[in-house]
Formats: sequence, C-alpha cells, structure tokens
Amino acid sequence: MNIGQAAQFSGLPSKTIRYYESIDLVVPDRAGNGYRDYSEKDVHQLSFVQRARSLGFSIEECRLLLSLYRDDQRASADVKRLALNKIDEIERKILELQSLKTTLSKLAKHCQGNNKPDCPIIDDLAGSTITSN
Amino acid sequence: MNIGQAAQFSGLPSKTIRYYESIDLVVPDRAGNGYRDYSEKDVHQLSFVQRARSLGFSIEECRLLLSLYRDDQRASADVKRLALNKIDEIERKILELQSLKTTLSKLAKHCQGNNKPDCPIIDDLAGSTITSN
DNA sequence: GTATTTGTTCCAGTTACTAGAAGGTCAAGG
DNA sequence: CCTTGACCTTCTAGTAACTGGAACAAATAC
Repeated sequence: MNIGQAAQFSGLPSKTIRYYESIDLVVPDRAGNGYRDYSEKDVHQLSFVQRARSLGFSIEECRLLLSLYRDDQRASADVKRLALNKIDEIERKILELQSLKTTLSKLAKHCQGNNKPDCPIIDDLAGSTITSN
Repeated sequence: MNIGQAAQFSGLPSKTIRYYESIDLVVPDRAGNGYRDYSEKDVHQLSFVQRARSLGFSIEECRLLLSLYRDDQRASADVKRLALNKIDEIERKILELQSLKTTLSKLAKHCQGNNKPDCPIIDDLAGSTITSN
C-alpha cells in the first residue's frame, strides 16, 4: 500500500513515516513508479513504533525494541529491563517536575498579582530569598 | 569581568553564555582586546536566566521575564500570569508522565522477565491487548 | 621565552520531527 | 485527449537549547 494508507493504519503522519525510513527504522519496498510500498508487516512495525514512542521510548530505544520484536528468540528479560529503566526515568522526571511546581507555586502565592511593580517572583529569580512559605 | 568569571558567578557554562549572547538574551560590552566584558548587572541577568531556566521557563519566556525584570514599572500581575501558566503546564506534564508510568508498570508486571521469548510488553506494543491489570 | 590557560570565531551535531518548494503520477470527469 | 486534484517524490531548512571541536589569538605563569 501507499504511504497515505500506511499513515492511516499506523496513526503516524506521512512525513514522520518518511523520516523513519530515512533513519532506517522501517524501510518499505518500492513500487514500479517509485512510490513506497508498505506491507502489512511494515504497517505493524510502524504502529509498534507509534505506540512505543507514545509510551516515552526514544527512537533509539524503539530501534532496539523493534529488533527484539523481530527476533522470535528474544528473552523477555531484555524487554523488561528496558521497560523498568524507562519507568525509573519517568519517575525521576515526575519528581523533578513536582519540585518545580512546588517552588513556582510558593512564589506565585506570595505574589499579589496586581498592577504594582513589587513582585516576589522576579525577586526570587533575581536572587533574593523568600523567607516564609 | 571575562566570560570565565561570569560563568562561575552565574553557574552557566561559557558556551551557554556565548549562546545567550548570540540570541541577544544577555549582551555584554567588549573590552579592548575583543574579550567579552561582563558587568555585575550582566552577571545578575545571567543568574536570573539560569534560575528561570532551572524552573522550567523556555528561553523565550526568559526573554520576557528579563524584560519585566529590567522594567521597574512592570505590574506583578504580568509575572504572576506567566508563573501560573507554567504551573499548569507542569501539572499537565506530570499527569501525562504518571499515566505513562502506570501503563508501563502494568506491562512490566505481566512480563516474567526470564529467558523465554514470551513477552507481554512486546505483545502490547505490537497491538495485542492486555486483559486484566 | 615558552607553556598553559583562557579567550575568540565558526561549523557541525544533537532529538524527532515539521514545513515548504518544486515537481512526478494517477484516477476521474468532460 | 486534456485537465484537475489528490497523492506521491526529493530536497532543503527550521525548530529548542545547547554542546563539542577545530583553529587561532591573548593573557598569564614560570
């Protein structure tokens, strides 16, 4: 099938699918007219990547996952390790964001938000310290 | 002072400071020998940006915050609005990450992680559905 | 007087696409 | 047969926010 169909089935924009080919992630055959010709297998792999990306895996991780996907003999431990690492990574990001949020909320709470120039947020950014919470 | 000193005081790498100049964020004077010459005010602004970046503000937001910082007549409401928007943004990211984590944890829990090829994580990525939690 | 550090510029690479231009192909309608 | 429009092709460049490295100049240390 053509790239447009592959795009519909996989849920990825054609542009992205072409990009994935350019980095050798999923490479289709070519039809006689030069058009990309996606097999069902190709489309499955595109969907696979789409899902993995939406779960936060990087392209390089997707490449690895794809090779495991293609390998009937893979050990599930290999895949599980990737998943667990990703979970750790996500947890770290969450903690970081929560700490950002706490700090910003504290600053915003102290800011009157009126039309006067006095602003604790700017003061904090400028290096002053906030005394109470 | 030279860029190295400015880097120490602001906590930013020299490379980054040069980059900030290249995008007209903080532009120092030049000394006779062509070296960048940072004033205290410049260094304060660099520190300001460093802190704002670490709080998750984008460069363009930093540019705006800097202009508010430089403007003695700004209204604190302007700054507060930025901060509140950023808090919302952070909250959305946290929710998204938590949902990713939940999904991945669920998948990992179902994966034995042994040397057998049977792997629910791959199955899910490939489009199969998981039935229980 | 040389060696080392610190500074300069400029170019390229990173991540994962996305936009747009210029042009080829194909199916349908008149 | 021709045109129209949808779809396809390639290529270049832009995004965000730096980071690394090369090649060379200036300042400092011994």
